[in-house]
Amino acid sequence: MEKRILNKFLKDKGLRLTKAREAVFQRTFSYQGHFNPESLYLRLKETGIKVSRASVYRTLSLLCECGLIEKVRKTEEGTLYEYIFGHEHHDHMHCLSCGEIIEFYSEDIERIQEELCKELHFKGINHSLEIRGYCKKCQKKKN
Amino acid sequence: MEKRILNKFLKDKGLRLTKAREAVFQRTFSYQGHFNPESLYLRLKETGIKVSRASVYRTLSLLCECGLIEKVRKTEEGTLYEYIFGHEHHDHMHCLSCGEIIEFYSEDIERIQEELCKELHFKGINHSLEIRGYCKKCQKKKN
DNA sequence: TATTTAATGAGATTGATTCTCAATATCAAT
DNA sequence: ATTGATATTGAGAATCAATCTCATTAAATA
Repeated sequence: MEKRILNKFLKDKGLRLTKAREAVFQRTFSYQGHFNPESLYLRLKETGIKVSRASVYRTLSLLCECGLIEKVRKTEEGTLYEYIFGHEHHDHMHCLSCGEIIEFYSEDIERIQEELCKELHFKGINHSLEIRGYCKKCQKKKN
Repeated sequence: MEKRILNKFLKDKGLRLTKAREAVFQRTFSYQGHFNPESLYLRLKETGIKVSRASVYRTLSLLCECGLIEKVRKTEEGTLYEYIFGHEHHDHMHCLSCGEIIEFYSEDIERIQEELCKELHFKGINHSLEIRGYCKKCQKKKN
């Protein structure tokens, strides 16, 4: 399914489905959640697949364009991406101690945001909400 | 007031109030909203004040540490900061067309977040919510 | 298969940020 | 005000993610 989307996207733009693009695309599935380009590049390398960093970056841009993945945010370790196709929209809690990412979704927050946009005459396209703090485990560790 | 906070912070850490730090601190007030280190550096330069880029970066870190300013997010143009002392917490709408930043605050969203944290056993420290889309003006332009 | 042209990889480049270190400035004690 | 211990500075080097360059290679279609 995802493959078909990528294919159509490429064809429509007159682009080609190459070994490099295929490899990056596939390896993308090896992540549960967030990943950055460098990590993806290294995983490809480990597996013995030769794809240049440049191609990793270039392909990630394409995967964003066709809506399979999305930039989450920029960090000290580079831009974070995540797979979104087939995943419902969600927001994140980010543990400052162990780095864990907890996904959550709130109908109420979505609704209130829409109301706020209407109020302020803003046409909302998407949003990101990140709550930073400490996960259950790390709270215990401290005590 | 802010000056006193900075002073106390420095003294407590055995740091010194230098010309460079004073200058960066002061120039920080020339911004209404968001700013990045390079822009601050240039404004200082324009005014004829000689402070190195290194000192700008170093001082911004200190101002963050003592809670006068805060990192908003990383962008292509570098890290965005904003003054927070004396400003109530708020979130942002970000116009993808003209770049305008609209601040907003919602008691409801704050409350729901607290509830969510409790539910998920997460100790929330702070959060950022950004809604991306198009402001009133830019919506009109399109039509 | 041949032809056209998009895509690739290696390495250079850019841009933000941090680091290094010798020279300088601050501040507490005198 | 002077001194002395040491924090701070600035210039430029170093780092790191990301992008660009360009000669070579490889898709895709006729």
